[in-house]
Amino acid sequence: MKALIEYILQFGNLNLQQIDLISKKATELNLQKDEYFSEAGKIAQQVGFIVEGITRVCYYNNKGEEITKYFIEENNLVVDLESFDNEICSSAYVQAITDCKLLVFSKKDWQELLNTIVGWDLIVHKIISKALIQKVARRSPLVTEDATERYLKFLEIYPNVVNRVPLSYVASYLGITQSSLSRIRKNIR
Amino acid sequence: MKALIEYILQFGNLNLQQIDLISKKATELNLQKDEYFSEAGKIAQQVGFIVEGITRVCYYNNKGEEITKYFIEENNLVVDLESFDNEICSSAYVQAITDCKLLVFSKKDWQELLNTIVGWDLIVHKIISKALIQKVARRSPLVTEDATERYLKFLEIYPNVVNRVPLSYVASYLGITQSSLSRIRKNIR
DNA sequence: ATTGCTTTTTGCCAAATGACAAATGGTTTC
DNA sequence: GAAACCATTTGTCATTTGGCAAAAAGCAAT
Repeated sequence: MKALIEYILQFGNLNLQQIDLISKKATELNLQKDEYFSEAGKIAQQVGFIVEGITRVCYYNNKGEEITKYFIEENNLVVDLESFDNEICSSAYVQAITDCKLLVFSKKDWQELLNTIVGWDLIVHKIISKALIQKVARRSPLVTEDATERYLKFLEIYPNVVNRVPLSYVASYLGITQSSLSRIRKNIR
Repeated sequence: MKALIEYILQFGNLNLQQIDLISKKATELNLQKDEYFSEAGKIAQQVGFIVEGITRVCYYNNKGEEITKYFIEENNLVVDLESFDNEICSSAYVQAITDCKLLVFSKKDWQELLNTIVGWDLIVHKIISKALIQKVARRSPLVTEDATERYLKFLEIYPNVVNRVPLSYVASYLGITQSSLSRIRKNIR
């Protein structure tokens, strides 16, 4: 819980009462490896904060291939934003790729916090904006680089991910085949 | 000006007085083809709304190649967000790639609007969030597709751009060489 | 240690893309 | 119209990557 509070306070100030209110709404959720936090075809119902573990967002393209859109590590919010905000069916899965410990807020509680805590909406907006800008910044450069450089960038961006997730997820994140990634690894050594 | 107002009102309601206030702050700016709206190494000082024309955001990678990050068409806001918000030097150029007519707000006026109009910050946040989500949605799929499919996706996303900008910009947006793009075009016909 | 299962690596060949240079086409200027 | 200047297309060859299948390595259960 401490990690969540610290994370939030980076984006704005709250008094003790407000922090207490937020803490009370959070419930712990444990996900085992491969379990879903939210699923395609359903409407996202909760906001989570990853205390421990790694998740990924993935979807299936028109050839049925599974594509990893990005990874989400410890101390980050995880929420299928479009689905949650607009109450539309999601097109992506959010999946635990290691055992995970999360703190989650139900949609109802989240709304209540927004209505109760003055300035909470601004903090949330800041958090979301930062995450989105980060996503763009991480994803854009990948398009124009060759596979080896994409892998090197991946290592920079996610230094703590590579040894904890299957090679196939990394390959689909980079848009290359498993074999290619394997070869790239060999060449880099 | 009408287009700007309509655009804004998609994201929230404003009364006539507020709309008038916004209108008064906007000044017209004409950019010729190839002129910059904002530049790398400088701090973005204005928010713009494209009335006519197409702009692009581009940067130079570590090999000195010019990379087009994305295109911005008519009826969209154009602002180097990170630079403008955080007052840090930008790493990218925003360039007119056709003659452009913009409505611009100086940083000072923009701040004043935020302080004066209740609810304006929420509207701005919504606009920004939507634009960022769109950027992620457009950029992500490009990584995992081959060059032909990336080009087809580009045509879907920017149906009005392809005939108005140089092939080289499109190629650098797609992360391929000009020759490859030329060949892809030939094959598609 | 053996077995069965999954993940990763490798080999082989085909297809896609890059690099570079030359040819073509279009536009502007005189 | 000719010349100069671009942007685009095409040709050739080298390199990268994909597709597929087999081999090797890692891991868990017995």
